[in-house]
Amino acid sequence: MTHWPSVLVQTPAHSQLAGPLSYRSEAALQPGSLVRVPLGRREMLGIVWTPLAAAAYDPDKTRSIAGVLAGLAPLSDAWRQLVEFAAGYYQRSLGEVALAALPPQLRDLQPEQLARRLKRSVPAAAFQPEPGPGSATTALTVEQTAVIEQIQASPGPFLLFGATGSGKTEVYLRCVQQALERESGAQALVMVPEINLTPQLEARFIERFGPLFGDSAVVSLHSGMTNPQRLKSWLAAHSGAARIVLGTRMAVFASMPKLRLIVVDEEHDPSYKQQEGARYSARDLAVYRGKLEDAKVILGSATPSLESWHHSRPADEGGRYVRLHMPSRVGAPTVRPEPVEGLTNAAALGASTLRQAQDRPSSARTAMLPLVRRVDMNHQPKHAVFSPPLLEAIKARIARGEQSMVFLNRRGYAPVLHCSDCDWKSECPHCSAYRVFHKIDRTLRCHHCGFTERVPRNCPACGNPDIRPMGRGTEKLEEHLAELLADVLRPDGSPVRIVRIDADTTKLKGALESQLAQVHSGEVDVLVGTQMIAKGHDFRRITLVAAVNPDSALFSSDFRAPERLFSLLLQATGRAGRDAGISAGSEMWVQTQYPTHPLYDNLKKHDYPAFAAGQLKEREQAGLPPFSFQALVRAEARTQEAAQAFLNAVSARGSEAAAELGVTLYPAVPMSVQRVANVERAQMLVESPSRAALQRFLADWHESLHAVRQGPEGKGLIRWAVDVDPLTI
DNA sequence: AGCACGCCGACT
DNA sequence: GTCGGCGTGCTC
Repeated sequence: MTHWPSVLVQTPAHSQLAGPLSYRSEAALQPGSLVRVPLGRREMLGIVWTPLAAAAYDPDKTRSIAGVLAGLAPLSDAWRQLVEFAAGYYQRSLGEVALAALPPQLRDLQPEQLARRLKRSVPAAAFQPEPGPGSATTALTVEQTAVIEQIQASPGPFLLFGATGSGKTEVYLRCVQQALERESGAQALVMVPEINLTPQLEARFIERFGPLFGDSAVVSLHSGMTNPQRLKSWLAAHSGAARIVLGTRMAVFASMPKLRLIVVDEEHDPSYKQQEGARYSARDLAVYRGKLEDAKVILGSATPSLESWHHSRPADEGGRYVRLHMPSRVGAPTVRPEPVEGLTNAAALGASTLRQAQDRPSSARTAMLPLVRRVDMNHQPKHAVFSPPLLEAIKARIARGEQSMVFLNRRGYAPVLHCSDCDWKSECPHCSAYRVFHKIDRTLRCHHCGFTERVPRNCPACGNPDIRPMGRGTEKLEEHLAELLADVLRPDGSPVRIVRIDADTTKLKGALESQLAQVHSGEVDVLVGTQMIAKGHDFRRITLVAAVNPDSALFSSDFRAPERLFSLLLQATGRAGRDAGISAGSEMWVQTQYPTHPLYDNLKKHDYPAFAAGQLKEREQAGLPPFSFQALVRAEARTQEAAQAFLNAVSARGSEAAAELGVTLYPAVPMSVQRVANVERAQMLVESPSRAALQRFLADWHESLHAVRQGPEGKGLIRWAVDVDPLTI
């Protein structure tokens, strides 16, 4: 009997082949089966999708399926529903989302090759746990115990709001263990924001679960792996052999037949939002997937996203997540004294260090947490990069054999090179941005398009040899600090060692690991870097963290900038003094022109709830997320006019429907970096107080976008894309 | 997106 | 005379 299965293939978003394609097959194929199908001259991987009631395509033109990837269980209903949802919600074609969710190597594997592969990976005999004592587990704190009980007692989803060092990972481990032991074959998915964070997490999970389920029960899934590795992990997850999948945002689509728990660690991290192709939020999809598959979802953070925080307000106020709180750091409940306010000179340092020795009662929240010091830069020498008290504090750390960490969110030597005579600046010829001066290899590099040139000797415009770097990046900071500390010696009499860690020094594979190892071994006294050093890594011997110049985010046009700054700084405070023995003296320094700004005030108190309350109030008054829902339409064209003409045309076509649904269409504007690699970019904001209304509008509008693209207003347009729930606008 | 077909300039 | 530029158009 002839069947007419509909099949998804990887069709680009802009082609007319948006939906499933019809094929012919003599055998009945279950939805979710993987097949090879002909398309044009090529043969490609396809996924059998939901069958249509009637043949939707001319049977004469319908071609036969080329082969079936046998030996693989079909992708589950729940998996396909997740893909359907993601494609609909983020306005992308089903085929694009579905095929992108599979490991790339599966796409170019012939059925025979796959069969050979499956045969080779012998189904592991059911693992026999070691008899006797299980893996050594640490005792739980009262807070951890309470939180784990609450997670058992309620369906969730949960927002685990826990200070850095409060032992969130241990909670994840326990919850994973309970989920896996409660039901045979149950699986857990644990996501982290950065590839860099997966190895240490994997080690910890294997240490804990290896003895219980076998080392091969834990697999990773992220883009840093080779294609064969990814395929192997994916197959293990899909077959159920892997009980625990660790990964970055792509792992949210891992096929897991018996998923019972999803953990999203550092849920506030912007890297959970995909920034190209289908721009999905892995965190939001995780919550949706949990609901679909009846898996518990735990979102964890010390500084939750304001969206998640808002969703975890009390249920009687409309909250949908259960908020769990772990305010204390694990370790001896040493209580630190209230800090001295307004410290501006080095002499006060000694006094405050003494005071710290005397315990006096303090709120439980600030117990054990590093002291935050604000240095009022208005009262420091003009143009000082390191204020004298900060420099003294760093020197004091060096003298005691402790480490310091200094961060500045700008890599390179100087953000721009400038000619004092003719006002020439190091603009990128292809972008509307300045090229950054990198002194180390004497280059001007564009951080947007990558265009790189040797630094000219003389001003290219007027020939003046006096061209100077303006502003500073991590390279210059490192150089400057080396000068300031040139005459300082370590306790053993050797000179101070400074190491810089940023995207430039960690380009080579393994470089980050070796640099981190240097820090851990104690060879390094001062660590200079961008925000990448503030994230995740445990530096046990660092007792001072300094943000040299964080103020710019306070007045950014991006309404999420304060949220990101607060999160970054609080996370940075978490880097200091993770070693309980020395945490008593650890400090976070913030150099600022606005020491009384509420953001720094709340940071000093380690008071995220107060910060969040203030931000949410502002957002509510301004009608911003989470009190409204947004989407962006972005357009790229050779000229700015063409990009805007497209947006204006689609806006005109949508205005009536928008008005009916209560959706606001804003005017088309150039993007903040208007030109990148000689492509002009413009965008248009779409906003509604109702998520459903916005979704409805976008779904209906999609056709107009395609139509305008084909019409005269689409002339000169290179591409367009919709970004639902954008993180930066 | 690929990968075709298709119609005009500098090469063995 | 061909090799090859990338401009439109199609793929169940």
